[in-house]
Amino acid sequence: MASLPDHELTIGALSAESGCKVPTIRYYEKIGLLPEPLRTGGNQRRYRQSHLKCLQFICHGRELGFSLDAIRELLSLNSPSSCQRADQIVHQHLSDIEGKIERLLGLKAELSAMLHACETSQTYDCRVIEILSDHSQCVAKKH
Amino acid sequence: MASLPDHELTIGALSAESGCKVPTIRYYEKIGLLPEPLRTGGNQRRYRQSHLKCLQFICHGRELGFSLDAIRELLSLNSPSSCQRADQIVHQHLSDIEGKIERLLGLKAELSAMLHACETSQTYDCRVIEILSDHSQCVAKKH
DNA sequence: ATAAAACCTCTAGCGACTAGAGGTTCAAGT
DNA sequence: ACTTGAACCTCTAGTCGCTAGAGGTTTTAT
Repeated sequence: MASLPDHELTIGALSAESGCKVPTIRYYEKIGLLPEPLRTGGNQRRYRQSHLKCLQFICHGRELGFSLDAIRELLSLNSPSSCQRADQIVHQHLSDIEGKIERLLGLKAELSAMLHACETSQTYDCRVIEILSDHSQCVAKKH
Repeated sequence: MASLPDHELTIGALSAESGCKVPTIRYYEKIGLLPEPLRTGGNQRRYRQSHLKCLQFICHGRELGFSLDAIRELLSLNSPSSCQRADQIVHQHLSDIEGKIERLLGLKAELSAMLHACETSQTYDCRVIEILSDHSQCVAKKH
């Protein structure tokens, strides 16, 4: 069963530990985000704990919606003096998210209004189609 | 100046009227969303008002965040009996948006907490990096 | 020894465009 | 009539973050 040294993980095991899919792990390696692991004689990847930590960092960042580029930069920040830069990246991401939330709330309001118009329509016309056809009835702003 | 029949629009004019970029108009045509216009002898597109209306419908739908597939279906709905289906598409989109809002609010909370931890840290360590490294400190859920 | 599961590489596809190359047509001014 | 330059044309490839599939090899368990 435990025929691997216990500090070594197959890609499947790394996937199970991290929750990241196997093809995604290979993808992260290919784009240089995850360091290349050692290989067996048969060319299979064998990972160490350090890879698991790195991958968890990446996955956590992705769950928080950071781009792979942002994560790449965060991974490169090691010195205490980099804290400012990390802060900046997070702030930027936060304000992007706030922007998206605002926009989505606007869309939600408009869609709700459309549905309401459709429900209360006394005619046989479809208000949804009509409203979509007529831009001037809309409060949506350009992104 | 007005050397075109006034019911005909060049692609540039259509772009200006609709707010949709020229390459995007060609793209919509290519994927069959916008009907093919007539061409001049020199192979240039000449649009009619009906194209403008169609394009405005598409653009408005996109501004509201509908997928091109959803828009394609909405465009095909012409009979009054299609109102139900239109309603369904809008409802679906609305609940997608509500889901996104919820998730983004969660991310926002977490990022704010990260920044707060970083600011109030008494040590030289970067709390942002640390928190990203340690999944267990995180409340983010899988999408 | 064999069979199944897990691994490998490589390419192509998703959505909704955008950018660029390299060439043609049109409309206005002289 | 001619020239200029803006606007047009097609085509391919790139963006982001994966995902799917083909076709083959290695590992592990029986």
